[in-house]
Amino acid sequence: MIRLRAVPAPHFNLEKTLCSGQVFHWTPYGRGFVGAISENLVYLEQVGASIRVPAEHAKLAAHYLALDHPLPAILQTFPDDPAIRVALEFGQGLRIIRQPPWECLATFLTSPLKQVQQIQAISLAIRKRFGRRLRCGEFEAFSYPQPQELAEIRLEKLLECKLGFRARNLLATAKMVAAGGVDLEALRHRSAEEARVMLCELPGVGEKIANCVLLFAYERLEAVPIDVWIGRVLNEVYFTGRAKVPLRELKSFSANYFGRYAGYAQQYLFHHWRLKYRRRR
DNA sequence: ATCCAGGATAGCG
DNA sequence: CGCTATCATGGA
Repeated sequence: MIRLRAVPAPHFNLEKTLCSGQVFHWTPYGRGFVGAISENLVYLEQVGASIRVPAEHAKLAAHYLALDHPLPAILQTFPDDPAIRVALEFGQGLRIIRQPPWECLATFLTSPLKQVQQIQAISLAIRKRFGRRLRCGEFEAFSYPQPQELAEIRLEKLLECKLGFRARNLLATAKMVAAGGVDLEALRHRSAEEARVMLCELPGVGEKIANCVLLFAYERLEAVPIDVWIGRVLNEVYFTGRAKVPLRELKSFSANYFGRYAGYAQQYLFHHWRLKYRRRR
């Protein structure tokens, strides 16, 4: 039986934070979610303006969920326009969390040309099949396999998790990281630009995935991953009527227009557009 | 059935 | 350079 402790969480929405396409393994359970933070089994539920979390992991969870981000101050730096206003209203309490770099990188390596729902299925399959089983009372979750562990897996076994052509990249990157080719912890102390270049040396990592990892794991809140949805928002809202805006123009616009926390603004736009316009096209 | 999905990359002109 | 075809799989 886990003893839950209430932790103050103002300006926070657990469901929006865990289900907005930045992290993919949290599973609805009871009134909350079960998952893992690194190798720790964690259950989370929201009650009003606080979250309930296993007492021994309260500090870990608060850091993971970025409850210390000054969210109102961050939101105030966004430009004031109709698209941002409606996205902020829609995504109230959404925070960009601090994921462990390896599992964030590995998960986004399985993301190209996949829907959020499928990325989630792949992530859970890899955890269940190759990760460590974490159990406490009624709660159960699986940790993400470490680079060394993943590097040992045969390609055919990995393919059973329905990765398709992404499996080769995940395996190759796991081997490089396991061999010390890129020190993911050391990237914390590099500039965003340097870290991006180093991440892009990994097989299967281009600028978009590198930006996802910078934003969702390394707290580089200015990094803007431009995927199909953000491309749509930018085209339809900020470049209305213009056909085929070059990607480099979208990038420079995002870096200049959305401000110091452009990555945060991007996530609100992403979440709003994906959910609101998914079914109508 | 046809098109699309939190893209990256080799190969082309 | 920039542009294009292609990659594996399941959802809409």
